[in-house]
Amino acid sequence: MAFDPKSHLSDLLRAALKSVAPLQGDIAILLERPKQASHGDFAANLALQLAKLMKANPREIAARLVRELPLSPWVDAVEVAGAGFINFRLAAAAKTGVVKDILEAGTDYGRNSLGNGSKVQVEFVSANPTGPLHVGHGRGAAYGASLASLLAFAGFAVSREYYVNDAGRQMDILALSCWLRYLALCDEQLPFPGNAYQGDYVSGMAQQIANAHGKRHVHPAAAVLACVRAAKDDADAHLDDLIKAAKDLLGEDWNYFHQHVLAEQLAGCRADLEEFGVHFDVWFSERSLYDTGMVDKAVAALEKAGHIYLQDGAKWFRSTAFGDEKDRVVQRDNGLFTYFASDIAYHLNKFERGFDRVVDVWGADHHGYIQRVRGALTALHCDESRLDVALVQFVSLWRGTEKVSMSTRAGEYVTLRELREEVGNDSCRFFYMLRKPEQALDFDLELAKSQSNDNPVYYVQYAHARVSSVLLAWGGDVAKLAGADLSPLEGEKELALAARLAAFPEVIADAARDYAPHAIAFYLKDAAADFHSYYNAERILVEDTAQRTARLALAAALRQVLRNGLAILGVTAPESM
RNA sequence: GUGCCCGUAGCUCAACCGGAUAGAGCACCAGCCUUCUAAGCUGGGGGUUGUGGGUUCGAUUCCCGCCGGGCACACCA
Repeated sequence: MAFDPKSHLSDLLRAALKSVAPLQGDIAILLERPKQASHGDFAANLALQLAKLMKANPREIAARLVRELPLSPWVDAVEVAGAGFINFRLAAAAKTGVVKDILEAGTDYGRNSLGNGSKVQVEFVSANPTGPLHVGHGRGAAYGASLASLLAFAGFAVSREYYVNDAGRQMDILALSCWLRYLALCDEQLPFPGNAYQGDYVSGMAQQIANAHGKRHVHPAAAVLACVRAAKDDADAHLDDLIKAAKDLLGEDWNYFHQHVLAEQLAGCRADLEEFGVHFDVWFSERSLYDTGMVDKAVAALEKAGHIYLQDGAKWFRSTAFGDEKDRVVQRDNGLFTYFASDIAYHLNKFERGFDRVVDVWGADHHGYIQRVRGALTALHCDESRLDVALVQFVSLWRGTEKVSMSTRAGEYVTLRELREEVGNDSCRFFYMLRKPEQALDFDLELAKSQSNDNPVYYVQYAHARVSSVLLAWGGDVAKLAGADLSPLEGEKELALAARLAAFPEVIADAARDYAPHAIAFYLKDAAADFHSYYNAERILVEDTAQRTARLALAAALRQVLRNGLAILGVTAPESM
């Protein structure tokens, strides 16, 4: 980077500080971009911070600092304002230099080395492969993917991972649901449990199997129900009995059903996500944790360390010793491990893989789970502070003023695919990023479907298309604009736009630090607004060659920043609209 | 009942890890296209930041109490 105004001002203040308050040399110098233009280009609250330490009037300290400030050709004016702020006005050249930086850096502009190449894993979505992804998963997908891209842009070596829950009872229930639908298709009628998977896709899979295998897997309803407890007495026991009956009657063919529904649903999830622009480096199977003995190993390690006790036939992890509100079962009295047990093994495995930082993106309903996972990691001598859990709040769907009730089990929900087909990928990705993750999201289908201007993705994309159109009309070599003389840029709107572009790296750094990709979406809206305003006030393709070239360079720089930001959000940057 | 998240303009949301006169969009009102894309721009009205205290030179931000909404409190995943 050629010249960084912020660090330059910081140097000037540091020098002044040395003579005004030599004892406070280690104080952090903070420079912020004021919201209000009348407050200059940068403001320092240094004097306010010193006031407390030195027990002196902040305005007086500010005045002394200003007096001791070294002269700089980059600074037009310095003034003391308000309670004791020091406001800087930069020379135009100090503000426009960023245009050259942007055009030279290209797709790398805004990239930083915050992560310093350290390894970070982002695990997200990880939905049970028991049915199509819905709009809630979509939010986790959009957030996780953007966060991962953001962290990569901030210098982390990022690995994107999806944890596949392919081992539990839910998969058994899905396989059973499919088989029961299959029996119905083969005219073997028996009641379908209310707590089995209801969705049409289950019947779809059953139909496939019926087409391929005919009646090979049919058993009489009476045989199925022979040893099954009634649903009205205990719905869960009823389901478990049905699963057992299915396993007994089908034998090897049970595995076929199980594998078929898993493969089918997982393929569906992958396709949905790929088409949504969400890619994973690793698909990690929960089942593999069992197959390789990692769950046994993890529980044994806890046991060896004295954190396990037996009660009522089950093995309990003493998580209360690590701040949890109650102890948790890791192995049931029937010998089966709980989901928690495999999750301990999974997290242990993550740490063993050598990540410097592990990020779990979870739905907000899992918040109670955090404490016990951290506890288990600590118990296994892992540094739990390297684990970050990003909780994403719920999405509720509305059709106008009417709330859409969703139930995964009942199979009544709007899928991510339906949403994408109605609204479009770009709008979906951007819309999801318009809210910070800890904020519940009301997704209005009517609004999203209406393709109205309410959706700011068009606003940002339109700015990109406008610049592209101007550059096309100009017809010159965009690559050569990096060498443009920028001194003709002196208009208020031009300098405001340049200042906005200069802030992009800071936006990236802050967003990465806070795991807050939504900040990029808001920034892009602001940058697009600055450009639209400029575009309407001034003509870019003017007669004067020097002025024209400088303005084209500025526009091209904006386009580059929009591209870089949109790329992180997984949104396309169209040349024309 | 306990824990976590959230209460900001009529609506949907921001606010740079304590800063200056709390900002956008939508909606409403008044203007701007024979000129590089009007999916755009310009101007206007709109606020006791849920509420009551506390810390501070300074609070939407931090702490405590209330009120309201969401979520979670399994030998389910």
